[in-house]
Amino acid sequence: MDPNSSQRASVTVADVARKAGVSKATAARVLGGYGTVSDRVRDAVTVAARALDYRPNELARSMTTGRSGTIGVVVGDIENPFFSLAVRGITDIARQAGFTVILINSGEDVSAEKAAIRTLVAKRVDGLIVSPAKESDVEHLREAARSGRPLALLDRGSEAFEVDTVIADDRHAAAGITRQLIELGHRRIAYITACDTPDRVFHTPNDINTGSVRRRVEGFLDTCREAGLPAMERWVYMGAVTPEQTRQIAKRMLEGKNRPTAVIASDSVIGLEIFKTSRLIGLAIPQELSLISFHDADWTAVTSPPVTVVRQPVYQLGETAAKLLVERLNGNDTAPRKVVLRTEVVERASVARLLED
Amino acid sequence: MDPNSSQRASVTVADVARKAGVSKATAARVLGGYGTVSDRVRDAVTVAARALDYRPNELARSMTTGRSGTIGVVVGDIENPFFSLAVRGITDIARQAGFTVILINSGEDVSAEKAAIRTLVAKRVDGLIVSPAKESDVEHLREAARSGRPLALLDRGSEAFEVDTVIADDRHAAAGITRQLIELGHRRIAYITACDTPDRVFHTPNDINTGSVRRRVEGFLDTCREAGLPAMERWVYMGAVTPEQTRQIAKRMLEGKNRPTAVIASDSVIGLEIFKTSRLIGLAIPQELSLISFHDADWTAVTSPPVTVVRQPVYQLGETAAKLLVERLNGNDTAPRKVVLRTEVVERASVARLLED
DNA sequence: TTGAAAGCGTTACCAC
DNA sequence: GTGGTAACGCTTTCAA
Repeated sequence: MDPNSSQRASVTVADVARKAGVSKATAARVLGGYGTVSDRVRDAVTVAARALDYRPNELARSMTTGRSGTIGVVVGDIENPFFSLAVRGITDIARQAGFTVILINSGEDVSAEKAAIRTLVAKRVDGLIVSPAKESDVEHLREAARSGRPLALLDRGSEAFEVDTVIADDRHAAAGITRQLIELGHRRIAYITACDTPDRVFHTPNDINTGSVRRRVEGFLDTCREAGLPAMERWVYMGAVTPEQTRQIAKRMLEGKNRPTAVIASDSVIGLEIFKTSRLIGLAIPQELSLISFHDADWTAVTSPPVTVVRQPVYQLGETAAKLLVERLNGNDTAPRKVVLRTEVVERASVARLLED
Repeated sequence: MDPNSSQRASVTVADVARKAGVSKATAARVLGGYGTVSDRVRDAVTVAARALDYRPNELARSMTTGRSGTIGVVVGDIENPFFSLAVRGITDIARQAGFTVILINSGEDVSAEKAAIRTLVAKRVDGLIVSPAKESDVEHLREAARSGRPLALLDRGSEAFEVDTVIADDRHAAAGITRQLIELGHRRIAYITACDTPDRVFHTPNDINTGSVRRRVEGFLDTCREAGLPAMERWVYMGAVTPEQTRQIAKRMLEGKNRPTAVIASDSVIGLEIFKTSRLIGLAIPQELSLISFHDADWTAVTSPPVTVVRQPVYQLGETAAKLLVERLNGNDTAPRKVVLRTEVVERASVARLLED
């Protein structure tokens, strides 16, 4: 009815041009901030635009320029503090570089990840940051990369896939804490992760599709082997996907008579459940059970005892991935780079020498 | 050079149509899944599309349809577990309804929030979910809403602003825990929040721009007044924005000779720092200091003692906001709804009766 | 059921 | 400097 008050249809450059008494092309120049215009005209257009409350349509702009000013990010689970911190790093850098972030959760599910990437590509994001659910299944990523859209991998690389990648030195970190536990006399050391196999039994590191976790388990097993502890495969517990599942696994694991004397938790969400469970069943940390967790989550410092953790530079992980991507977006066309960020063990009080067995 | 291998330019409906030997319109019909086509033609087009590896351009699609299939979300800080959980709720519902989420951090800064909304509107999101940094400063939100884009407010309403809103019963929750503390004999009760004023001194609840926090402080002060504790305004501590700042405030607060005997932390990030600080300066919880925190963060259950908290239905907060928005997007045109979700006090062991003073 | 052509709101090229 | 106009890739009348 009243096209003035209920401004359903948004005002366009054409409207502004008409009001300012110039051509569409000229109005577009000042509104888009490109080309050259006289000061007089610039002012006229600016005034008209303000009067009409002109808002550029980025969609149309993207259509013609081919760039959307958007970075697509696919992570496993934004609820996990690891990812929310990494995403914070990504968005900070992205915004700084003038990009908007579209975020999609994969729920660590490959088919969801594929759908997410299809959506993102359809929306014509300028680049992608992905933490692949399975590093063995990256054909969709290859394809996205081949389509000319820069791609950066976060936290999980793929050795057979040459793209910009930012990971932590997981293998080294795992080896380090494993060695430490062994030196303290531990022999029955468990590693527990959310990763899973169809039969929920761990056979070889190749069973593990999540790059970062596979590297950690390799570090764990290799170190055990070097120390003369063979066949530690049976101490790798899988399927700790939800807190509930983790609790069940932890209970079974810790209540058995041949229970581990030390546990390595693959992330802080798992670490928390191990901590809760050990308390629940009355297993004293660190006297009866040593615990080391990956990810220096905030709570790990305030428990009694505080938990020894592998501190990963999570924010920087995200930051770096975004930086690499932005460089590509700005035309950098060099060979793919693999960045490995250093971790650090934060010694607290959840680890103790094994007294006797 | 070789337009076949390096498929820079993406394949369009026109390409598919040509290959299938039909018109652009027909190809578009089967590719877009609308209108009616014969089975023969449908197959031909489908085959051609697959052969060419056609990927729809959502941008172009949005241009003509006017809808982008996108929801814009603006939160204070994705790093805060409160928001990451709420965002999880939003994205789950959004994906289920076929929408993608664009996420922007405001850093609790109004001007950043304004910029975010401008960006989102420019990208022609179909709807917006915002947790406004300042509820007094919502003109940009009003405007976004007026432009015909549905808007839902998350966790922070604005009483003078009629839009779909989802909040928790913060006032009631704050009143409840305050009453409980008073009944336990506490008189010097502190409330500590990230909200801030220019002079960092609290005068009246109107100083507080964050809706949820203002309601809590009102509940706190009202209850104190009713209980015959006047002028409790001086026990409201502001400016706990970063963990570092919080630590400083906590130290000053807890080391003074007239220190509080009970502290209410406005969120779990603050609660954690209070906990750390009290331990650092050797103040026993709950014997020497009672602590109640808003937000049932995972760590609160595992400290010694575990922390009594106000459990907010955070995931549902996000979920509900998304649901309201999706309904609007599907044409619901009824009056704005204000949903208030119930909180619940989880009694743990960080609160004790005040022995003597 | 199919095709031709007119948009959608920009940018970008090319004359003037 | 400025204006006309052709893209961009899709949807959507309107005829045939």
